[in-house]
Amino acid sequence: MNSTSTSTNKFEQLADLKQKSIIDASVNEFANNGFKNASVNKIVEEAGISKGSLFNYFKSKNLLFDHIYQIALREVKTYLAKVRDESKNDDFFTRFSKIINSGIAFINKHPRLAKIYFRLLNSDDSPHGKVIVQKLHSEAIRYLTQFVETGIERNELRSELNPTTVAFLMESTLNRILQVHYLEIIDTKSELSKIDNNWIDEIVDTLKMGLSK
Amino acid sequence: MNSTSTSTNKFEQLADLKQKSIIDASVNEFANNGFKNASVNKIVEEAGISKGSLFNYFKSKNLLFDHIYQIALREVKTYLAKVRDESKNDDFFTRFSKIINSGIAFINKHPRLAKIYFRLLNSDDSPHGKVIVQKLHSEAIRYLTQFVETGIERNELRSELNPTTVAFLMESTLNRILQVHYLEIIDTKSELSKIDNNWIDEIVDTLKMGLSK
DNA sequence: TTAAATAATGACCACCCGGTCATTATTGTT
DNA sequence: AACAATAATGACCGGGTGGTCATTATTTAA
Repeated sequence: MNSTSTSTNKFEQLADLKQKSIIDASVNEFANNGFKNASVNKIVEEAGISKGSLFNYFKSKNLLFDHIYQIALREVKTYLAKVRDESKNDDFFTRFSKIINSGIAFINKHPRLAKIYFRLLNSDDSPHGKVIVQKLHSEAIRYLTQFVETGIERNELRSELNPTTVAFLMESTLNRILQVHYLEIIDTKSELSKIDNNWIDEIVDTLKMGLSK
Repeated sequence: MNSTSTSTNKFEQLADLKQKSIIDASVNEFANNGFKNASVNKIVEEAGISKGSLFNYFKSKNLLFDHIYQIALREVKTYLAKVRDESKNDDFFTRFSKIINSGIAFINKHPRLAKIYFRLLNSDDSPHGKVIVQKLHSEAIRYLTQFVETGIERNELRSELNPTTVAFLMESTLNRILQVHYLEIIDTKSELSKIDNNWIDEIVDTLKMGLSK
């Protein structure tokens, strides 16, 4: 059996290669068209299986999508956990830079998953879309609030700061940077982007030093 | 004739009331379903006209959508121009607060247009979507860069700051605040939201003072 | 009042959708 | 080799799509 309930046991029992080709085709189609506009017919064609088989593995388009986006979220979380653990001994601002760079690396390595992720965040044509978005947002805030609290404890940040407010600012900035980078690499298919290390450092530094005289 | 080329002259020559009902129905349908999933059949039904007539006024669904989103953008720009002019004598941070509040007021007054606006920003199922998004982003940055430069000239901001970087930070924050507010009022149908004046002031103040000790 | 010009209509078109299920092909068991 | 169990198939279903156009209704002009 499977840990999730999105796919039937029949899908898990398939040969790995077949599973991969189905997932690959689905990721492609959902990434390029969102949920509603994605075509099951195109997926089965690209995967090289019959429609009846697909609906034997997944009871509906909805459940197929659930399976796919859970893959995307699992991958994102792996990245975030990794950067959190690997940057334990860095100061707050270095850590923040590393989080941003980790996000950029993720987009470079998994552009199609990133596409699904952003579609999930930003449109409501996906099943459970609203619920997922709110869960993601609050998880992100919680994740970042930890960093802020650690930073305050370590005397790297002003103690008067409201951690939630700072986390909100960080999340806004992170989100926008990744979105800009994502739009750029989706268009140009190149990993070169104006979002380079200098640009990131300048943003983080501006946040660090503040705007006022 | 008309200043834009999205609608035929036939649409402009219609009685105002008829025009309004068509626009109203279209705004509804596009706001609730995005471009591709919006149904022309539903629009003509709600507007109380025949399908043939609609395609006589607008040559395609594409051009109808163009007409609608241009209305949305025009309305947004009116708001932004108003707050820019009305806050000329305020200091930088007060102005930024006012911009945010103006955005919130817009969402409260025109939730359906806001929905179209966010859909435009965040999904690519609309015609010319990518181009529009990039134009909007650079326009926003330009608009905010003006504020920053004025702030530096008036000695309200540190002179070492890179205006574009600050504008980017402002735009990220503004965007996220409005998005959160938008999601809240869409769900609750109430104008009450955790995005109140205190919350906004705290965010602006954090940006102002910076994070470091 | 009548005829010509214009506007409105909705049945119809080809196409695509998600999902079903009787039929066929493959596999496993004796 | 023969049979049963299981897996794969794709024609088919009802329904929806954007768009068209011959027909009908309305307005305008003489």
